[in-house]
Amino acid sequence: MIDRMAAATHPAMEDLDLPTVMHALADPIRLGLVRLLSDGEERAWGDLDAPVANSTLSHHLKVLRSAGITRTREEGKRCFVRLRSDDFEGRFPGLLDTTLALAAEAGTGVADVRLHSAAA
Amino acid sequence: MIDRMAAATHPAMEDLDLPTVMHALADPIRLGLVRLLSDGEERAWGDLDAPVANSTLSHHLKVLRSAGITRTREEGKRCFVRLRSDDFEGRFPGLLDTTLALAAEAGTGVADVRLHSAAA
DNA sequence: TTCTATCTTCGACGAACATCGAACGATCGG
DNA sequence: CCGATCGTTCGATGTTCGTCGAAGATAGAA
Repeated sequence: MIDRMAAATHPAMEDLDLPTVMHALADPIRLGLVRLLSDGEERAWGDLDAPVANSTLSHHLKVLRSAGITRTREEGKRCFVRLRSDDFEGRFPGLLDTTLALAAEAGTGVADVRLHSAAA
Repeated sequence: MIDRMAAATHPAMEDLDLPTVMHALADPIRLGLVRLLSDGEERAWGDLDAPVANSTLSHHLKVLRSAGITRTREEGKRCFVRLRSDDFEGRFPGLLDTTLALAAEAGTGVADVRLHSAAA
């Protein structure tokens, strides 16, 4: 679980470059995740329903986190994810908002990521 | 040369999806090319000075073209490239402008693509 | 402690990618 | 014609990526 003692490693925004961020946003699943989180609310890891195995989902969340796009918080046995909007906006102004607007539309190749039954 | 008779193949904007576009923008060289073209002016292929072999440059330009980001025109023996801003803006509003603004800044991991000596 | 739920990491696989040099084809100038 | 120029395409190479299942690690419950 993310190495509970070191907490999920979040990069400093100034260490990120544009290609890295673009690459993180260049996958249907990851875009689906970003879209699901677009309201700024925090979501429980276990509530995420993506069409891939858990190990793959974990990988995608790591890529997003490594690109400064999301933040992960640990609480006991569970994890919670949300966008890192403020920090990100400071480093890459406009990019997240623009991407969210585009990902919100249909027919853009964004994967169908939703919440399991118990939508909060 | 792009098959002179069929002209460089440009995709219809409605056939493009977001992951494809993001992927095209997730490479330092391609971002450098986009930045060089950011003023909307047309550039001669042969004037492009990127830190890769010609065959690689050709590949990158094809990726950008396939993603609807650039347009290629052929004139006799030479080629000219420019951004496909209008079409692109219609399909992915704000994305190109936002990317251009970010790519214009230093320290964002964008490759140094410029013009050969004879800048036009 | 032992079991269970939760997420990460490992190891492996095929596919896709960036890169190069060489070969190709088309065009234009002698 | 012949040769030079221009850009694409081919073939090869090493890397990265997305994906999975299995194994690992942690925290809480029994």
